[in-house]
Amino acid sequence: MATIRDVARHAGVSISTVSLALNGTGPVSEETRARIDAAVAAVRYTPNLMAQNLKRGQSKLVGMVLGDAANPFFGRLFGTIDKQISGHEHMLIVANLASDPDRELRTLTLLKRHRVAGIIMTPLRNDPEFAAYLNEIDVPVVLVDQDVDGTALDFVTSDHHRGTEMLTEYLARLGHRRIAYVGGQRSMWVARRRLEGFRAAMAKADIPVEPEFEVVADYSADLAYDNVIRLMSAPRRPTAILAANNYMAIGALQAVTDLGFRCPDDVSIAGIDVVAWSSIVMPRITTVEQPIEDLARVASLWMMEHVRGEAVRGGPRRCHIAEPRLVIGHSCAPPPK
Amino acid sequence: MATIRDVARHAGVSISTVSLALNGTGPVSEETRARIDAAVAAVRYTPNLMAQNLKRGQSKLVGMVLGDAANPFFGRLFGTIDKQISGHEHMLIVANLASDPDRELRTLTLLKRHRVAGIIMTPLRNDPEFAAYLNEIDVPVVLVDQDVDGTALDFVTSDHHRGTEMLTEYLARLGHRRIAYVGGQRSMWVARRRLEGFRAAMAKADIPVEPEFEVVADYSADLAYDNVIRLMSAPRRPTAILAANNYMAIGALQAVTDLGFRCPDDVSIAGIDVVAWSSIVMPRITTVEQPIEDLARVASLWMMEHVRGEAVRGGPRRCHIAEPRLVIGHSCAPPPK
DNA sequence: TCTTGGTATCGAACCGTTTCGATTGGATCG
DNA sequence: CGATCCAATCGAAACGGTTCGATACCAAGA
Repeated sequence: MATIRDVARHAGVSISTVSLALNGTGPVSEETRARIDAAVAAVRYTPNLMAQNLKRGQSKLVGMVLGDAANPFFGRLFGTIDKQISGHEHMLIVANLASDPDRELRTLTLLKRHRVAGIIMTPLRNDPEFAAYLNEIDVPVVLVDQDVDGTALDFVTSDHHRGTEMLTEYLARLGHRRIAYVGGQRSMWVARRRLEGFRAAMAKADIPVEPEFEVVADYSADLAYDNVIRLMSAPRRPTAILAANNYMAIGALQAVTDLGFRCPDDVSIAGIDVVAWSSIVMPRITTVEQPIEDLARVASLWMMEHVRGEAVRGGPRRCHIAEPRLVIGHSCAPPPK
Repeated sequence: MATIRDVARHAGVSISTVSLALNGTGPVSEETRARIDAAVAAVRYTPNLMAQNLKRGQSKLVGMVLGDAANPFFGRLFGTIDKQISGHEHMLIVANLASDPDRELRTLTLLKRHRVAGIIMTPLRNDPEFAAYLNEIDVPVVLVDQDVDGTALDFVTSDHHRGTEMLTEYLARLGHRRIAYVGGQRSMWVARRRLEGFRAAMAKADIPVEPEFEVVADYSADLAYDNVIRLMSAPRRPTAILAANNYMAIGALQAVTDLGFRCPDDVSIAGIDVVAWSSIVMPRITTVEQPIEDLARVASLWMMEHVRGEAVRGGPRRCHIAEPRLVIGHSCAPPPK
């Protein structure tokens, strides 16, 4: 592949002149500039960004770590962030954790070796060892969706607490009192926040939480399915089910349908984050939507500030907490008498 | 950030010895190796991959160009490819075209500047100018899903022709004769193949194709919605609708539902590529599934062969055409009497 | 005529690595 | 005991760029 040297030879000028001309970083006569442009075209020169970055001591690469690429939530998040970042020369180098927290550290180290200018990530782990690693990393990091306790990194999320609260309030207003909650692993920050929102709303509505109605299904459709089969087969069964993510909502819907119940006539179902293009299908599931575009916009904005050196690392922590939006579908109704 | 020089100084050896030791590429005494390891830990050394790549004249970066990151098809494709590629040191640098063909050339050029070792892409454009560009690019390319006429690049896809054929045969077997086809832009390779499969199956079943039943909806749910509203409002309406992708299938389902028809009692709906996690929802749409994991596996395998220099560019063209799988749901039934 | 100053161009050092061709010192061998 | 050989280590030259401090030239001012 052609190098700057080839261009220089072909144009009959020195290497430095070519560099000066191409970057517009020094005075070059009109005539020389024309000869250089011609040479560039003739030898098909494409500047080597690795060499440029090495010399300049900076990088045009931004790392992005996704919790689970197969989940449409992450697809839309990535798409929007990419639109903002992949501008002039910057590009995104993306890694997928596939929901496996063990890959997290290795992935971050690999990104460091690639000398990325910054990292946007949706973390899975939330433990002191991981927090310590993040505190020592010398690359700007913006966390999205989930927090890591004990760090002071920029953080963009939606109000998960408020999200389940809104859905719970809605179900309570419809008259439900036996509301089951299908949640994620308690060790995850987001799962805890969502559970707390549920409990807060239940308390406010003065409904006692029944412990057997609070189940953990690890954000998996299959586990949610099994749990809901169990819940709905018990003599005293819930009249409404609140699932803490899209997969579990669909698993729950599948379970009640397979048992011969109709939704919403026999049982109401609501879910967090059931993204638009699946909720078109019947029955449209009542959900709270995270404003993904908004999250992505703020995350990439802050990242670019870091990359351009405008934001200081170690300054006060920046948090952006977006308000989720209640989208009422056809999956909820007053409880059967 | 610490460089190899810092390690050398700290360990009291020369730079070359450190390099030799770290890469295991020369004899180093046990004792020196220990001192170097200690130094690496002490100064927190992380090798600079940009510098390594520059020197070695290779790159650990593989480019990936996605047609539309928000579509779960691409999310799963990316996730699986990432799992195969992101091995030891390789990583994926991903760009999203957001269905905009104008970004395609610019994106490829940017990847070239980053000196990626190869590019896996799902192309949007399919015209001579684009083919010419691809023929001149000096980076190994593997095409996925869609072909570009006039190139001889490695190509991995599923049998789109066979896919619509299977669905059409299935509808014909159920007794349908008024089958509407909602397809994508004819300029796209995949859209043409799918349309041909439909026509072939219709001919084989000896059903005349009615031109007004072949509509174009650009792979968009909204356009499909509008078209199906029109089709189903006409005096002579189809008894079955075949949608050529997931978005359009959902748009079609939405349209018939909004008009008060029931699916499958009043009208059958089948769609290509309605991915698993949305098809759980009721009614489960009958579909042909692309074996995404298989496509991803072959694509990354071939790419790694190129990266490792095992595959020759300019050799005979390699094609992998996977068989789609018919998944029968609850959205199709014999036509009303 | 001798500075001064600005414009266009160039040479060389450097970014962080790898790698090739020395150099050194001890062990082995005839 | 001198010639060989091998293991361990090092110095220096790249890789493809950027950038700083020359240098050469020419016009303007004293």
